[in-house]
Amino acid sequence: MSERRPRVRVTLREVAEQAGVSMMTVSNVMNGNRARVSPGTIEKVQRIADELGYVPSASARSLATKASRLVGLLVPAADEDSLMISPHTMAIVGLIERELRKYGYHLLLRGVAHPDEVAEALRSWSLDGAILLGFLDEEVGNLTKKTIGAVHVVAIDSYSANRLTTGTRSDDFAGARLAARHLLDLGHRRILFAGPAFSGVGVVHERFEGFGQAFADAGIPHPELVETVNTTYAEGHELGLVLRERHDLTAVFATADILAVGIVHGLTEAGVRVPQDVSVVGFDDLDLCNYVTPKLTTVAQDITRKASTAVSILLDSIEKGERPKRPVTIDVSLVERESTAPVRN
Amino acid sequence: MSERRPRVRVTLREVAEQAGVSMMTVSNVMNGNRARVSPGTIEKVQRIADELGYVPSASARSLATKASRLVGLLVPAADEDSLMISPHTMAIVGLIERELRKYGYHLLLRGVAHPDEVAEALRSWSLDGAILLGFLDEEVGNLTKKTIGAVHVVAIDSYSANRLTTGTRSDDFAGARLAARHLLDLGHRRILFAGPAFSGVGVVHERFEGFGQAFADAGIPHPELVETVNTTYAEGHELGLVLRERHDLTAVFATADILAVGIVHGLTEAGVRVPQDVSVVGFDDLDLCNYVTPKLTTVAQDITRKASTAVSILLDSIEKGERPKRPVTIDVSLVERESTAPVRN
DNA sequence: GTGAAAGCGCTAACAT
DNA sequence: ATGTTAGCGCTTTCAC
Repeated sequence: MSERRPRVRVTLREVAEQAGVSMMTVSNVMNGNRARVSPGTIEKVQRIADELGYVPSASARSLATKASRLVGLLVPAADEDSLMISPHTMAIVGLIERELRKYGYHLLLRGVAHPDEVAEALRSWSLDGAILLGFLDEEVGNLTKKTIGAVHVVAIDSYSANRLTTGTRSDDFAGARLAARHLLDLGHRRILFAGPAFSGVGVVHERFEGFGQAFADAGIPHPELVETVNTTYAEGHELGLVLRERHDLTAVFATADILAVGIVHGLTEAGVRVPQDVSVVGFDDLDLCNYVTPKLTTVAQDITRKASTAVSILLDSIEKGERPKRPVTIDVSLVERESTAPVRN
Repeated sequence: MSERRPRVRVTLREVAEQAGVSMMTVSNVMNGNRARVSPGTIEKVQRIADELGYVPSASARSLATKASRLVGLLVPAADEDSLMISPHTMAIVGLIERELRKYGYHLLLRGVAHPDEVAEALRSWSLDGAILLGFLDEEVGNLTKKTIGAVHVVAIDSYSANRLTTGTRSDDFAGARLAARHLLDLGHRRILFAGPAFSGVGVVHERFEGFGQAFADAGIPHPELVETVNTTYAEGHELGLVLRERHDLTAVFATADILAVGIVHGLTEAGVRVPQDVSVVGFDDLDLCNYVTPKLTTVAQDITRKASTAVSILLDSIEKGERPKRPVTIDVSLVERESTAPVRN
């Protein structure tokens, strides 16, 4: 008379029937509500569940509880490109996954081609929360209560004033200031700022301001040496090739290591020696810095910290409804390697 | 008398009520079952849904249909580490996400610390499918119908005979053979194979066999020059430092670019010139190869192809129940750069 | 072309 | 300590 149980999926009901208890009891056991069930029953239910290979259905649970233990990681992505163009972004993705897993959350990784997709991505899976990585401040700023609904959101590297997305970022201002001061201390005066186009708010803007601040600190007039380039090796390389023809300079601060490495190589190919003729400082402290020649002096971001802090802000927000009023700034430091040297007389 | 609708979530029912039609009609409209609904109704329902900001609940749908349009990407991860240690792995993750999104699937990224977690990870979210990336052949081989249930699985870079996980991999044998032949053609004879420990099956084993094959092809006795090192820059560097003391060799084939770069640097620091004294060939063709000095000669894997093929195998399996009997092998090619040169007399 | 009923697997809120 | 009753939001029959 024993019913042939379906091979498809073991349900709570089946476990309950086999164990001769109610579904609720099994549910309580599975969820560790050990206070509500007698030790004997716990053991029995546990055993039967294991035997049957019971795995709870996340969708059913999520439908019933309106929570999912799912966090979305949203990354901008042109439709054609793979997402995560930068090594820096890639590294953070991995760190976030680990951190979330530690707390029993799962990660939904999602490339977002059009800003409108954010709302859909956020709500369709009833995400408990989401982390925005690498979006423009403007895009982050445009997020409203309406679009994100009940989802808790944290933005990484955003300077948007949006209260809904308060998150973490490195101290970009201090980092650039450190870099420029280092160069200034070495006697450099004609220093180029190389980075992507920027507006009045955002990571690059901060770095630009910090860069200028170092000059002000030293009471030195700020040379208006700026080159706008995308953050890629290729564009850096191209720039490096013509840099000496275009400007009379002795040092370069690039807003990213990749860019800096490209510049160094361009310079080298053009017959300009680094650091003897021109010093170069990057930003990020990718592994890459140690692999190139000369090893790159750079501003180190503590991405492990940045990622784990972002996650803990998010989880506090989800679980306790608390969140910092202001974004959390992660300290940076200068790592001196071989691409900088005193200016030549 | 108009009911205040909850701010929490717009449901199908609400849209139906507002539109004065049944839930089913709305459902049909939302799912593009346009044949079953009159044009006028379609337009009306669509408009109201947009106004209300309706977003379907993925959990509810998934619960009802037993499908989720969710694919898991499983990557091994020691509990302490971030996952995705290698740049190669990181790049593939991004490519897979893009490919899945193109077909309307979502990606659940999951680090797996203990093999047992695979089953749980696979089934709890009623994943339609999963991609295994970077697991040992042994772990892949151990997967049974019981543990993976109804989930379609594809393994990348696996040489396991497991029919349940048939996937894609680069032609590791041919790649190593290409590398060795290149070195042989340059006149090298004492060539070291540097890579991680391996058993009788798997990526590294294939590369080792391909390496040996090139010697056989040329009718040259195979020198038993092997060093076992983990695939990291640090271990490569360490090895490079002592290589010349330990072996009388003129060339090295490393099973990964990262490793090769470390070796080159170790060699250089020890006063051995690359490629004048020793030639080095890597494997993967990471961007990194172009950033180091000398630029690294290597075997290029077509990871874009590897990723997109893996996805299309998976989706065919999910949607049509068809899958290749044998793993799909992706062609590789040799990229000659600056780290190899003719052997010196 | 459209609707009503039933149920996917689970849990919250009450019973007992 | 354990069971019962109602849904969560959607889709799948099967009617009309």
